[in-house]
Amino acid sequence: MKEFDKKEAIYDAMLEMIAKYGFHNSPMSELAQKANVAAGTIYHHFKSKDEIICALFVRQKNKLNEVLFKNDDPAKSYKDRFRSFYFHLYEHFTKNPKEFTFLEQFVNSPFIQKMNKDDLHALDQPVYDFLRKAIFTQSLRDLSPKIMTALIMGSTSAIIKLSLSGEYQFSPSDLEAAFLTCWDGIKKV
Amino acid sequence: MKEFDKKEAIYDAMLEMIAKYGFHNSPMSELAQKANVAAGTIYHHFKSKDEIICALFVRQKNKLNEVLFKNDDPAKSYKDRFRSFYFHLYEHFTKNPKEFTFLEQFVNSPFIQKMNKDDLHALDQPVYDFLRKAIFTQSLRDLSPKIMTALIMGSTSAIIKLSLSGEYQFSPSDLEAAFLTCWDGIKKV
Amino acid sequence: MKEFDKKEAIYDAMLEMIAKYGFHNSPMSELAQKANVAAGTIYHHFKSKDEIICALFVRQKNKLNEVLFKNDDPAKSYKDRFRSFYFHLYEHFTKNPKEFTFLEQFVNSPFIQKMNKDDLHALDQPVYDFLRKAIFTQSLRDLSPKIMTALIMGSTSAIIKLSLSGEYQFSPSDLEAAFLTCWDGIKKV
Amino acid sequence: MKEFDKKEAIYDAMLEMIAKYGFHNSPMSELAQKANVAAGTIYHHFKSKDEIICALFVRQKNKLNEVLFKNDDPAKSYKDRFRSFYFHLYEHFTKNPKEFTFLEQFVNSPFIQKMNKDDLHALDQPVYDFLRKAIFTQSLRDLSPKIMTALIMGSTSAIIKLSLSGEYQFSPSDLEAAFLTCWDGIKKV
DNA sequence: TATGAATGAGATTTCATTCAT
DNA sequence: GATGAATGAAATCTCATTCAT
Repeated sequence: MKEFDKKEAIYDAMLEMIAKYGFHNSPMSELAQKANVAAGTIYHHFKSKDEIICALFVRQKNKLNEVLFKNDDPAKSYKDRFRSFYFHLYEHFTKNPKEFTFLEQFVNSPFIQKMNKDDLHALDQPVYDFLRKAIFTQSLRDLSPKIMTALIMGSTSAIIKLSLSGEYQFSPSDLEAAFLTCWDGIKKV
Repeated sequence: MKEFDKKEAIYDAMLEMIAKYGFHNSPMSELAQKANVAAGTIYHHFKSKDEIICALFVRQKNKLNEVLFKNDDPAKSYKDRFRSFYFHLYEHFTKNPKEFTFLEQFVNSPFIQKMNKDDLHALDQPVYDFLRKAIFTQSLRDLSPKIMTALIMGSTSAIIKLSLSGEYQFSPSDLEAAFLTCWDGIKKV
Repeated sequence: MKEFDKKEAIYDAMLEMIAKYGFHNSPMSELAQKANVAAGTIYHHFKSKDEIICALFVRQKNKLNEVLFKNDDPAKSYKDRFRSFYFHLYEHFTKNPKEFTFLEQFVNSPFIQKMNKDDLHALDQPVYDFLRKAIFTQSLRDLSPKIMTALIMGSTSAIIKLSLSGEYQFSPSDLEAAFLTCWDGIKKV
Repeated sequence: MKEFDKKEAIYDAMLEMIAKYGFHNSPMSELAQKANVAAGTIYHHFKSKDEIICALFVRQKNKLNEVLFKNDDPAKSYKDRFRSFYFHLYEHFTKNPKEFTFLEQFVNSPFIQKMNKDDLHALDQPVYDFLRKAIFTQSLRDLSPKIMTALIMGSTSAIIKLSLSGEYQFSPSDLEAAFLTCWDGIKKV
């Protein structure tokens, strides 16, 4: 097995455990078992448990950016492009709840403060750029891209969280309504 | 010191620790020190660490409802009343960041799943009720109150998080713009 | 069992282990067993393994000073007093080889550099003072007390080490000769 | 790189690490790094970590004997020859503190007991022989060569240790006085 | 009720050594 | 012989919880 595979196995196992059990209750011994490696091997690839968790966050954020922009078509209207992001995000995370749960746990924990500010910013750059252009071309309300990102991602995450919790079953028309509520708020009037 | 005071001291100490260091890295021994009680005393008031954390969540949610509805005036328009909620929330949490950070950490962690569904629902009831009435009276878009709560609280939380992170300094007009973005999305057209 | 007893039990167990097996090969788990306490109890009294070792050194140095000056009689000549020290030291350490072996291991290891310089100096103060007075009264050669302490303690330790190693069996006259060799070197001519 | 070079590189790296950090805190992985060899390579040349340490001791003792007797001139008086040894030793070790620190650590640790008695004796033979002849020719006090070696090496080591610790700055006259103190003790009266 | 020393299971991490390449 | 990723036993240390006072 190549180094690449082991690191990936460690990432996958950690993602699953943290999503299920949280940072605590995710001991390294079980991580080793789930990743099918020896405990010591983990420390050959990472300096500490915290380092794994932070590196995993970066990995997942990059994966997320790939997902978001996979089928983006700059020829389309901003509304259509945004709509595509919205539904992609929803679909991806409802199909991969572990990724969502991990990311939300991470950004709401003290871990996020251990991250380098510039690195964090770079991970959000693709989204910022998209929104900046949309604002510049008068497609979106004149608002700081940071605030707009917060508003959009905040409400979208809440929708996904509600869906994953099982508290509410989203029909396609529910989702469309949620999307429009968001869009009507941010669009240029 | 009365029993009441000790419980409160324990709650306050736990809130501060978890906000700063997370659920892990908040050992009971330090909790005892910060709350100025003996380790054993904590176990006279609570069965376990988990119980403290869950009870603390309930305490903070109730406090939050009090804050939200403190100055609500049903005679006013729904827009004004909602505006008041929005600004109250922002002010309260930017002045009490520990409370916000704790709540966000809790609801995004596996702890939330240990809570009784009905209890959870009851804690959100005041907000649901307000929104349900607003929808019924055609002040707000026709959307499930659950979805609407998610959209509103999600975007509001994101704004507060952005502000607390220090990444963006909100001016009064920024906050007004954020409020309007939210309102324009949810209002009945 | 009182706190005092547990700390002492830990010290005694550590002394024995290190003397026999060295700093490495003296695991905390065995220390707990030998001291008849739980592993966690050790950390109730000490911050770390290193702290125990350093505190143990201080304890042993103080014990040693007590031994050295126990029967000192300032009315006697410096030669007689020094002779008494020499034989006391030899007897004490040949009867308590663990104490000797621990001290020698410690002062020759990197641990000694972790100690505070002033604390170290204070532990040697009684011996310095004795020698300073002896030099001042022209009983001993005019030499810095630090150098003289080094010369005396170095040769004495070497004699004890030789004796403990079993490589050489000291007769009373051997010891007397060793003492005189030392004395003839340091006395004022 | 020849096998010879690798072994030497391993020895040098181990010497430095142990002098700085002690036997514990000198892991094989770092040894490999410092010696610029792979971890596995070390095990082609040595059976175990302990074997390296013991072999290193033998290497350093032999080096030391070379240094001691490098410029010995049997035509000179025993006092002059001994004086030469004394100053050579001091100079060599103050210039190569790692060698001194390693040797002192080794002989004061349980490692010394793992060594073969005869091998150990052989390493000290040159010094024993010199002293035996000096005693036989009535240049030195009539004392067992073992005791005399202990007295001399013990006090000399203590002087070097004091100098290396930085606690005392030796002037040439300090060193001369220390030498004379030793010589006056051992010389035949 | 209150205390805080004591517990011991279990957490994270280290490290000497092996072995497939 | 040389490599260095992998191993897993064992090391240090943590911490929720208990219990004698």
